[in-house]
Amino acid sequence: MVQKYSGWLPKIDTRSPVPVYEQIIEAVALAVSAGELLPGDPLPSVRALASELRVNPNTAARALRELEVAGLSVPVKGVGSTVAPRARVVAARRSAAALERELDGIVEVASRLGLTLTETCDRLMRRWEHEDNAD
Amino acid sequence: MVQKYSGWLPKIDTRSPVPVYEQIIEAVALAVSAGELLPGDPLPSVRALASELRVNPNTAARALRELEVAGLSVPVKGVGSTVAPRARVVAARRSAAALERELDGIVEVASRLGLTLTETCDRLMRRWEHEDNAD
Amino acid sequence: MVQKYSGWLPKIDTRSPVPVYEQIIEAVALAVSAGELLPGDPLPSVRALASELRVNPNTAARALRELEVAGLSVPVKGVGSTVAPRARVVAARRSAAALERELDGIVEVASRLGLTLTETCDRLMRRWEHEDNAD
Amino acid sequence: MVQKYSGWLPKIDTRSPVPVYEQIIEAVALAVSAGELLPGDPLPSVRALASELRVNPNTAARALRELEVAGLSVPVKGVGSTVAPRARVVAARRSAAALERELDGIVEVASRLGLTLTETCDRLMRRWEHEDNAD
DNA sequence: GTGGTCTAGACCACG
DNA sequence: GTGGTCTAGACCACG
Repeated sequence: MVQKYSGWLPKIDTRSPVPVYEQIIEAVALAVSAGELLPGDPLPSVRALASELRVNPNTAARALRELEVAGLSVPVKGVGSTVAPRARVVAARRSAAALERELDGIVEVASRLGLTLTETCDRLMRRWEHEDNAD
Repeated sequence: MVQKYSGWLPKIDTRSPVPVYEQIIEAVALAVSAGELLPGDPLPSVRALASELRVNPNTAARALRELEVAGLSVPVKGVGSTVAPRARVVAARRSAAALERELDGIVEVASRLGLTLTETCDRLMRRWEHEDNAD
Repeated sequence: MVQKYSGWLPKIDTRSPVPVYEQIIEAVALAVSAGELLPGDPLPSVRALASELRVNPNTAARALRELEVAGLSVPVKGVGSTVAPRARVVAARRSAAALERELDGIVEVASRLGLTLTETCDRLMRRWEHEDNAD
Repeated sequence: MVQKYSGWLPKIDTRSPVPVYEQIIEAVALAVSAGELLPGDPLPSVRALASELRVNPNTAARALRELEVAGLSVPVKGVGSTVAPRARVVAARRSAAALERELDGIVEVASRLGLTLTETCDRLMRRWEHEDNAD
């Protein structure tokens, strides 16, 4: 099988305002939260990550470096990075924060659009089911 | 009344990754969607906008220029900009798109965190009420 | 008859990069060249010009002022402006210059588009006839 | 070779009423129409463009930004801009529109000057040959 | 290295 | 008064 990590690797959106390396970090955090990546699991090398995501090696390197800084990965000599033992905690904290931000954003937009809470939940529900079917 | 436009003018967050001029555009779009700005209403001049928001005139100018490109304003020679006739349509499209993006984001994060739809709506509700109290 | 000067007065294009007052001057020059305006003919007053063209009085005033500077009009005490005696010569010179500029522009665009002289004349011909029918 | 892009880079006329950044855009469009620039070709970076044209980097940046908006270029993160795949279509549309405008202008001026089509084509021919000799 | 944003301020044309 | 363009230069994020 060629696409070793395809399960949790993100589809990079180069045109997004969100930097590529952050997209990668976010993907790792979410994969950890979802239990798809477990503490001790190996992360792809710079080269592997760069080639799989079709991304500049500098970007892959930065993503891996910041994963370490964030406490999501630990370097293993001569091997590469692995998912850190405390990764679940870190990821949970990040994900919770991300969820808060999303919720804030939705409240902001929805209320200014004059949507009620019920209507907004309704929209959310439809989107939710749409996603489920897409999977 | 001194602060003519204070109703819909945004609080600029210089530290946000979102460029100032985009924050202004977004604020106009939302004000139009909310009916706070009506087609034909005058927009502040470059200088007025710059001084009210404590922003460089160039930045204000760019915001106004891009509002025009976006179809939210029309320039009147020697007078300034006014809210475009089709502004409501444009703003609605923008807001709807923004809402979709928010919903997508929340579905993504929530589902990967293992939250159910009910739990997510619950969180949304709490956040919603929190905002209401904050106002 | 309400539209006193409608024969030679231009349709102002506020959105054109060409300033309004220059559009007016150009229109006068062309009207003189075409013999529609003769030396001694009265020109509209600032107010009349402004109201007929739906233009800022300042703009109308400037147009009339520059017409005088250009030698196309002469002021008559207590009456207003009239077409200058030497207006035909001045207008001819302006029109000849304008024609040169137009020709230059067309040669530039056409040649870079790879059009031959014959093709360009052909296009010109079709446009010419189109205009004739439109009149 | 030092002046990599000299083939299609315009001579900037600072005294022209046409903004510098538009002169640059026009030059790119014409170069694309002429086949001197092909889809995928790299465009000079902001700094390169600025230094070659002796123009402020901000101005060069604006030109490149608007090229993107116009659909003539596509940005590549961290690399620069390249000629857009659909650039030929966009440029052709622009050039055709420009030619129409030129033709309209010439018909307007010439006919009001009382020139016949034949005379006008004659003038065009002479101008054309004059340009050819100038090259 | 790359582009993006922003400030500061001059200058000019137009109305 | 209005906006538009441009220069000069800083700063920052990204690759």
